[in-house]
Amino acid sequence: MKATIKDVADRSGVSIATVSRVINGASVVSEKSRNKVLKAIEELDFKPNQTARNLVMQKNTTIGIIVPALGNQFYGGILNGIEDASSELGYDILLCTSGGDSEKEVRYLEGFEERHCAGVVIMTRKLEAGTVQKINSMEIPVILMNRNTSGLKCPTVSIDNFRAAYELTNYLIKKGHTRIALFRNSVDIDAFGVEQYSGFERALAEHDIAIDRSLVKYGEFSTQRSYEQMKGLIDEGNVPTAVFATSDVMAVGVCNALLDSGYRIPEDVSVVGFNDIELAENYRPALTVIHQPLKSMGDEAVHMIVSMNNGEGRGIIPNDGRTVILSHELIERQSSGKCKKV
Amino acid sequence: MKATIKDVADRSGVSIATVSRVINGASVVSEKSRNKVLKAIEELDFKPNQTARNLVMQKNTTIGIIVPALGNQFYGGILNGIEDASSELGYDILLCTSGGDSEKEVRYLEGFEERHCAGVVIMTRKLEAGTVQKINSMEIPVILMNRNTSGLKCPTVSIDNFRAAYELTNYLIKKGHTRIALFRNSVDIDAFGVEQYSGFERALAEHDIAIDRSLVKYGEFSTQRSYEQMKGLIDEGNVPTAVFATSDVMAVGVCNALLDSGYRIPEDVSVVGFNDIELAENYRPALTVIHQPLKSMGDEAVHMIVSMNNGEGRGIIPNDGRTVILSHELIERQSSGKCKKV
DNA sequence: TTGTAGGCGTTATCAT
DNA sequence: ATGATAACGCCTACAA
Repeated sequence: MKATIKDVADRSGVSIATVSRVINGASVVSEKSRNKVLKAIEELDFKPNQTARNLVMQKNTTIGIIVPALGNQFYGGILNGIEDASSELGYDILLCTSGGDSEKEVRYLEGFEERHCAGVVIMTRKLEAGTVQKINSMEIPVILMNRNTSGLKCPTVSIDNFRAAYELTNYLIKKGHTRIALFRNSVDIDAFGVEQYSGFERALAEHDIAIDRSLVKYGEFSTQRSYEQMKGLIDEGNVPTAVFATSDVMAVGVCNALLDSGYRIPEDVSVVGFNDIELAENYRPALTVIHQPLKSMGDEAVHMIVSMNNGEGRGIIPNDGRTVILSHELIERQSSGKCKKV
Repeated sequence: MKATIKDVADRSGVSIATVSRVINGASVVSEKSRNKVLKAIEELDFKPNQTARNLVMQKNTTIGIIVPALGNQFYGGILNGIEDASSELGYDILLCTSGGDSEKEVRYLEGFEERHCAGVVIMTRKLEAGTVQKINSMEIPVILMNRNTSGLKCPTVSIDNFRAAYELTNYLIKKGHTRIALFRNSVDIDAFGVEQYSGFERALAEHDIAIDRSLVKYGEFSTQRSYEQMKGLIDEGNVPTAVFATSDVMAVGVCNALLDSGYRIPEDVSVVGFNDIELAENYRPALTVIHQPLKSMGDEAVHMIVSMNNGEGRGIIPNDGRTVILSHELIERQSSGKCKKV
């Protein structure tokens, strides 16, 4: 079995209290005892048991993460930020994938409580009632990612989705486009998608362009689904001069459908994406997009949790609904250009 | 503060032992006590403290994972398999990213030991000495991913990289290609890359095709780097009729360089990838690739850990070097075709 | 400076 | 069937 603090104490001829002291570098220990202890630790290859430590300390340096799925560059980018920051701060990551299932989200949330995690950052596509309720009653800090709080008492970090969509739409309009399709998601109730939609709507309205409902499609965050939707538009002979997809993977689906049907991008139709995952840059034509600082978002979330943990006494949940808005950026690449049709 | 088992005991008028019994459903408890306890648990919203539980049980249902980086569809695919399987089996995932740094790998490995994790699955691009040594001395099960053991006493799960590369090369040869470039990685020492290289070499040799060293490039798992390397070949006027990239992201870099220079794929040059991450299917032209069952690989690794944990007594590490080889598949898509040049 | 002893929240072994 | 009580490994007053 593994060596315990007691073994170290015996071997070095001091008490476990002293051993504990040198381990934690706290209070003062005589140089002599310290060396003896260090030596014993070395010889026994002693490693303090984190579980015991957490138990007695009544706290935990683990941060729980809930994400819909892995292997997704969007969440992956955020996760990288989370990992880096927590690693730097000495925290660990407990990762769970929900698959978008609210019940799972709640179960994981409870699991994090049972473990007395330092906090949790949750990412969801859709925010369901059960999850909202659970978050509101959590006893540990919760940070909601990429979503603006709405009736939910919980800090948030995201970009200004309204403004970003507004700018991107304006960009298209400036290029001369008026027949602009919007590929969005139907799960956007109570989520950031409505903000994007508002931004889109507002830009159009300011230029007296009426929204063409037949050009608003639901791509459901899926390349495949967007491909089919775009195919449908093509088959109907209802091809717009520009497409605004609210995620890069959807933009790719749109592009593929267009390309497979012989359309040229951006000569025949412009396509713009949202998020700027790596794919956006590597796809051909490279996608014009709204860039989200994914990594910074993850970093920010972790720092919020850590500060919440240090600042307040145990049990107090400072979910003051504070919101962190990071800046986005419009990156113009190959997939968009001037509207040539009149 | 949170309610403890003692609070429940007090409130329901029984001993903590009885409470523990109903919680764990073990032994027999009278219907009457059980109900009282259940009621108290409900009222107090009591959740057993996992930390305390783990401490006394001397075990842990947490699996440590080390991965070079997140937001990568390759590792992401494996991680999804790991997550699903462990979730189903009631295990949790403790995730760490190494950034390819061996020191970090070792540190995380130690961390997992301190926490008495059920086991760990590690993914690395390159396997360095320090990591190998640490793995060999681990007191908990370790599974190495996507790599065949070489002087390392540790179970492994991967596909047969030699055979896969061999088949893919043969496919290209059958299409009439003889000037085939290979984009691989320089970090392949002691890794699966050498097997792929052997497979490539063998196929060529069997058809009496000499390897053209000027066509062997190092793409370093990077789209950007592969792009530059391919650009170099183009500038030198040394364009092959086919390119075998040992990862999909490298294949995309190669394709982009070709496309950006006016070459057509597969009319002018065929490009094939390896792994079959989602990108391979969504890219245009869609990539012909060797498909790896990423998700199954993750699933397999978790099951190995769990069975090791259940089968043997504590402390015993059954790292018998067993290897699990999953089957791959050659998927033909748009990026490859008959060689037209002679 | 150092040691003793009392928890932290559970599980599990005895008796009863 | 149920209740004390001893671990689990560590931290931390409180004493000495």
